[in-house]
Amino acid sequence: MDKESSHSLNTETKILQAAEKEFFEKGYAGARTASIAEAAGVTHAMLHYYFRTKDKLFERIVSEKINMLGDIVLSGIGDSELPLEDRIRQGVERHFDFISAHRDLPKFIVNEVLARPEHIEMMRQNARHIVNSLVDNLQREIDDYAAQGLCRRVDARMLLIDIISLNVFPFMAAPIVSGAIGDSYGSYEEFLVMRKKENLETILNKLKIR
Amino acid sequence: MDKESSHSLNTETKILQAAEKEFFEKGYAGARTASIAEAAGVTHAMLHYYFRTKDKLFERIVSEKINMLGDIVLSGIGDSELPLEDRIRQGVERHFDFISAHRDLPKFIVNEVLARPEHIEMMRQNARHIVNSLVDNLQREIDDYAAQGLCRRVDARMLLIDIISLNVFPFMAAPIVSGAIGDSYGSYEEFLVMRKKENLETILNKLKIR
DNA sequence: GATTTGATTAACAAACTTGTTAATGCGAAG
DNA sequence: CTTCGCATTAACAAGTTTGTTAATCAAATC
Repeated sequence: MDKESSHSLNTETKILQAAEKEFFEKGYAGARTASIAEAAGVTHAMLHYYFRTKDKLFERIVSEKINMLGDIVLSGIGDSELPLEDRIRQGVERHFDFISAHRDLPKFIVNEVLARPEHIEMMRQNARHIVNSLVDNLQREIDDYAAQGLCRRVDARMLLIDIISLNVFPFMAAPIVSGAIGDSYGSYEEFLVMRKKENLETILNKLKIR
Repeated sequence: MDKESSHSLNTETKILQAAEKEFFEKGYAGARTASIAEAAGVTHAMLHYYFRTKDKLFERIVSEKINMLGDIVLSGIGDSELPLEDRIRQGVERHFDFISAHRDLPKFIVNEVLARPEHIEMMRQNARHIVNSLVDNLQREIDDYAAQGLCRRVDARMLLIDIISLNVFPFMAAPIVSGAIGDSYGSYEEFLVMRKKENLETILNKLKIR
């Protein structure tokens, strides 16, 4: 049982939780403050009391999610003391698992965050240094391996985009993928397990680590 | 110069064009019928005169776009008389070029189509047979090659998802990708040219055609 | 026990959005 | 020339949505 089921939380938290759900499901334009208040089990005046406007409430959720993205990038390409192959494996798997644990996040980011220039700028400032150092680091290691003939010389930035592309898509397109694929692979969850392995293999194959 | 700039088209067409733009940019919930009418240069009563409701106008756009998807799947995995490698190459490139020519389509499909069960069903019925025969066909060919030791035995359905994932993502995430990558690869358009090659290579590498 | 302070409610108001309608224009058919 | 039918317009109506406010409640403080 949850430590706190939603009715025992304070009003502000209840509104935040309900708002996140509503904004994720319907987007900013489709979300209704009255609907959020109802889901939170409070009058809709409370929503304005705590957050003034729909917009400020939305911004609150957006900042929180943008910060989450920082985290995943950090844990992104695994522990730096591992050999390249293990590190890539760990990075890909962690990334896949993170998306899997937050399945509606990519859609939210693409739809609601990337559509607003201020938010893009926020994201960029939040992730720029982390991503840059991660890429530089990874590129150096790949180049080392490649110089010894142990792997192909691939562009680290491209590799990162490969990983994100492969991991994110099955979740964003879940409604079609799950239906179109259901009969061949059993349940969607079973498919995801296979897909995770598949993505890892695709990436390692591209590197051709020997 | 365009054969017909928008003011010379008939009212119905002008509304349809403005509606597509509005729905693509803002989604169903965010779109305003008055805004569509204004962009089309007609009174907003005309919109209701021709299409009755916002919903019916939206459905019109959605059907059109779902049909476009059928086309791309058809041209998807190239001419069947080509050898496997060339066929895959042609398929991947055509797919990439199609998405490139309709950059906002993936977002629209994910946000506005996949969010509605009726539309998912529409898409499925539209594409099911085409996709199935394409996959069966491709799988047979891959298995042939693999039996002769000419390539790895990969799952055709997974390969298809790989291709779509890799090709679609750079466009859906364009706002971050273009910014985060700009300095390393020149313009975003230059990046796309490289990305297309990269994706093809990733796919062919996975197949390891010899 | 009275008072103060923050939380909560119900009612309301303003703005916006979709959709309708009655009147008008205008070209083609008779 | 008139009439008929379709296209178009302006005005309006109903419903929805966000946000405010004045009154009330409850708990802590004096």
